Amino acid sequence: MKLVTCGLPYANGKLHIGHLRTYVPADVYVRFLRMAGEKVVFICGSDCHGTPIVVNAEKEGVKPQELVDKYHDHFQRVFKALSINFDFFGKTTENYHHERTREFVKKLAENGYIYKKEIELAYCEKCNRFLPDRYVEGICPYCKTPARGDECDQGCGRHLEPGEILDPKCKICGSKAVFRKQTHYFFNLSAFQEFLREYLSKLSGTENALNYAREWVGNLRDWCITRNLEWGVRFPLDESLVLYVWVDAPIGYISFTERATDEWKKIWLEGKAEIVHFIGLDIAYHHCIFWPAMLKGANYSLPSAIVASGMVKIEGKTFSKSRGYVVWVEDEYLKSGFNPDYLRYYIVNYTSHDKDLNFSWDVFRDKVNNEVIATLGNFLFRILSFAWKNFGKVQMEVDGEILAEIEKAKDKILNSIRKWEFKTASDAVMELASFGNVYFQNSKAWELLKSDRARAMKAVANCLQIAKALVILCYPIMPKSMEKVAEAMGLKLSSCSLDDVLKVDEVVELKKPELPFKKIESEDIEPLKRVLLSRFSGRTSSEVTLEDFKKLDLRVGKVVSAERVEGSKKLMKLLVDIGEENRQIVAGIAENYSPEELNGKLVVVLANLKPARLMGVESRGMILAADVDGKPVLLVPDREVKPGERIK
RNA sequence: GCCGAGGUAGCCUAGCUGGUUGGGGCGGCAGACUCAUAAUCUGCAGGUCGCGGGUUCAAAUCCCGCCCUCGGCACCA
Repeated sequence: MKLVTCGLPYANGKLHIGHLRTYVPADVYVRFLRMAGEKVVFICGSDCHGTPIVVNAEKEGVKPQELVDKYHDHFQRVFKALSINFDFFGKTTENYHHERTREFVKKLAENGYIYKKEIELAYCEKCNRFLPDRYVEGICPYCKTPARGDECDQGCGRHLEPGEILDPKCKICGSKAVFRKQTHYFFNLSAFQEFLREYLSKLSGTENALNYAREWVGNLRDWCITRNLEWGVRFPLDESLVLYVWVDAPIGYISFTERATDEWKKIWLEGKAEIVHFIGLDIAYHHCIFWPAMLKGANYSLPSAIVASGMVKIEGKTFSKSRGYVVWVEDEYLKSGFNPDYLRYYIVNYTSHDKDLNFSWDVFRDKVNNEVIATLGNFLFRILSFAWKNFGKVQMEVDGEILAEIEKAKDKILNSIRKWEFKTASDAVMELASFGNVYFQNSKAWELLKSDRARAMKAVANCLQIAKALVILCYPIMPKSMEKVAEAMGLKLSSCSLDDVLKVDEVVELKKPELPFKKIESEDIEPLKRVLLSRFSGRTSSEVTLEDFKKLDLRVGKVVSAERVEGSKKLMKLLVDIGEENRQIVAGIAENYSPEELNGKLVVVLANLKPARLMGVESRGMILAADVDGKPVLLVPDREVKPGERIK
């Protein structure tokens, strides 16, 4: 028995193609294994707790539960449309999940892995509450950059434990926060170092995740697992606290399994099943470090494989919701009326599972038209309609070499799937379709029809066997489309196994076949490309008034001196003559400009930008530059201009 | 900075436990065919396998150095 899970989607936003990179291959994996006769439980669910959901709900003026329910419904709708069929899709706000989580945490405590510690936490006296996680802004104690309460998100990127941040301010009201002592609870992660090292050396999965984890395991710190928040699972040892969202979320794998099957104990307590987690690389840390340690500490079974998908790029650009490099599954893909199977194929076939996948509408159109339709769809349709038109019923007599070819494809596909090599598997399907096309072409059945009907029928029988194999082998990848084709040849796919590809029926009776796929015309993707382009160019949707613009003190400046900021690869410290003074400005251009070439250069300066400290260096202003694929290109005046001239 | 992945024809990509002429796909060009959604089939053109050394009878494949790209560096999807 196998349990297959997918990383839980976080219920504060809609699904985009990046999410599908995990869910589609997992679904394909499960479908193949089932057709190979394996018993598989496949579960997932919405991750509903945590600060961002509370903040977003506040912003939208709804209760967290309403927000969560909205996205939960959205997830289920999209998964259904894409034929991603979980046995159970749960929600971490449900009672059963809270109960399982509390039981789990109690067990951790009983086993001595939770301890309490007094820490200094930021408290806002105006809002009258402690400021957890992202409610607090301040300065990173390591690199002195402005940072969020839980992470130095602009500077060194370090994780900040609660209370570590310097000069904290309340993000809600902006007032200065004070430190107050507060008792919180920690998970003794460092006690698991040796266990994890050993465990990770045996853990199966994709190399990308395992390599990271092996690096991380050398530097483990205990983990604060409670928060001052109302929204979440109550911490059993102190009901005034709530568990950190990353504690309860993975426990969803257990609580959802409980709902999916009454054999859950075999899986999670008795170690009688393989547990395979499909995740995005971004959450490898949680699944390779925190999660096994938690399971070990609470006497549960351990995962046998972590399968991490690579990143998704959009039109060659690094995926970024804020920059607009994103494709929304429901609003953009599905609403445009494309066959969901096309997207499944694209995701599975573009490249290896652990490499970056580039989503481009042009490539999408080409892959669908050339591979799915011209190679696979065309073979299926040409042979089915040829057989139907000329014979109606076909006496099945299949050559050994045809069966051998089919068996070769089947073996290659199944072996690849077991190794999470979805591209190799789907390529093998296309190769078999291509083989079918060559075979039929060479048979010249349409000529034989006039001279030797019996031989023509033999050729058709061989092709029908190939078609049957294709429909079965492709079913896990493009289920809806294959069901349609199978119907025309009287095949019930839902009850087929992979071995059926080699079973030869006595007679095949054809129905009139329909075109299995609709081509993608360039006009179909033009609007989608335009949507992306308009977002790429970074246009802000709201208009500004001239008054708004006048608030900006833009002027020409002349670089007086430039030097790199020590310890930083991006930052350059500049002294810029802006007319009445020489201004110190820190700019992130050191990777693309040298101090020498900057010296004496005329630049455009935003002079009244709120001062900031970057890497401990004060910056009062900003140098304007074009963002060309993430690299700055400085804006310079067309002619020699006096420093200080206003820009209108 | 440290760590990881990668640099193969216009584009994508296989090969990388060293060994017959570096495979495949897209795009391009030329034919063939008409059962098929101008689909299919055959053939052709196109490569200093990032750069420089080294090991070897033999290197895209192993070793060393360098350059470039992308990603990770703990709660950001």
